[in-house]
Amino acid sequence: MRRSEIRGHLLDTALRLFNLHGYHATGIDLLIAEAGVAKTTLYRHFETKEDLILAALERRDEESRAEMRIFVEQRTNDPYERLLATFDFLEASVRDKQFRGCIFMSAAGEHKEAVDPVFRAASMHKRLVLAYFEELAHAARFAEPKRIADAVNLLHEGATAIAQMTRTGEPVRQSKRMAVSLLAQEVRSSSEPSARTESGEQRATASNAGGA
Amino acid sequence: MRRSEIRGHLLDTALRLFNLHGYHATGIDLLIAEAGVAKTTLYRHFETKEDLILAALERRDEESRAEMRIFVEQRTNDPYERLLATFDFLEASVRDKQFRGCIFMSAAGEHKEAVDPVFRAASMHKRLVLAYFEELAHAARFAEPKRIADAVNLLHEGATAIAQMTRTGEPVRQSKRMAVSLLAQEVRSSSEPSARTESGEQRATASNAGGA
DNA sequence: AGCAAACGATACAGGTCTGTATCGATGAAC
DNA sequence: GTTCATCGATACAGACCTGTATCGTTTGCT
Repeated sequence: MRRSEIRGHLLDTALRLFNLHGYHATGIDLLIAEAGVAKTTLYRHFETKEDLILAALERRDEESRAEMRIFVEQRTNDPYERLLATFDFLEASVRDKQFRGCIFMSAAGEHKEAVDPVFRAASMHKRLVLAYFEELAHAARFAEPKRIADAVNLLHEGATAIAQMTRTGEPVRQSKRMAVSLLAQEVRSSSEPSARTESGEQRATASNAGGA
Repeated sequence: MRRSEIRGHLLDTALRLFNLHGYHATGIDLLIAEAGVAKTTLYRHFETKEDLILAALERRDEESRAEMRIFVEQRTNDPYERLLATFDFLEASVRDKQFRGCIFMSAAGEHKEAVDPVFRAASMHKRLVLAYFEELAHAARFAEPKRIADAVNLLHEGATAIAQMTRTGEPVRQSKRMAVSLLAQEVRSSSEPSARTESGEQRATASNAGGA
């Protein structure tokens, strides 16, 4: 292995073991054995184990969000369909045999204090994913893209949590059906704004679901 | 402290620390210091740390499901309202200052192998909660109580996961509004078709969804 | 009161953890 | 081919982990 690849290889190995066994349960000795490097090498790339965790989460954060973007954008050009396609991406992730739950939720679950850097990294990932949902909801011309994004996000998290226990893709498919049902009741401004008048009274039908 | 109370006190202390710091991060030494007992005493009540974890989860499982039952059944007699009241119970749990996420999800997140006794205990709790949802959905005369229970369960899990990051009750209120919206589209067989018109406004009070 | 079981306190065993120190080998750049 | 940072291997430090052994004291029960 080329030396320039070692850091990435360490992060990949770390992510695999964190996913399999968790963060506390994954020791440095196991990690270097699996990666096939010396302990000296590991600590030359990362000062502490926490630094390794943070770097691994950062890597996975960028990877997974980029993968989701590519998956969604290659599937369809329709913004509404793209919002639904995020569930298909999630289902593919969950159906992976190596799936053991969201590693960011696990990271937050093992580092529960809000000021913990690991917790903050996990929290940041969730915010960025939510921002992408909002971006899609906005492109799909939903009247309240933020609320739509929150709903999609909640369905994603619920499906992921349940799939972590059942180890099947069914909860994700169910969450997509729920999303379809919910989004069908939501107000969208038409793609030709000139054809419509002021979109003010459209809000009335949407306010059923959302009190706040 | 009376000797008959020691075991329960140990379990309560363990649950508090597991909730605060997680399972691996909670050491035996810290536990006995917090509980104010000797290490000998702990190991006289529980053979291993895993046994302690399993006993603690079992205790919390029974406690929390009993609490939910009491909360829900004292709030209303209408089965449909009871299904929605589970979200109010969840919101109360989440708004607790000590809330750090579902301890059963955390347990499964730190013991990821499906054959791990801790994972199985967490999984069992989730199945029992789901069974209660189905019981409520059946009483509410939904045509497909199993699917309704799955939907409610998914909303619960999603709200809990997001609340674990945001540390607010808002995701739970949102999930309740989503439940209201979804359940309104579901088919229910009427219990007394003639008397139904009189008790019709029970449905109206359901729109308190995001009230608190 | 007396007795057996459970308690607290503490020392300790054996393992594992993170992180460092040492040193010979390797490999890329010049 | 020489140089020098990086590598592998390994020993080690110091802390923490679970679990046990020992022993004097206390408690609950008869």
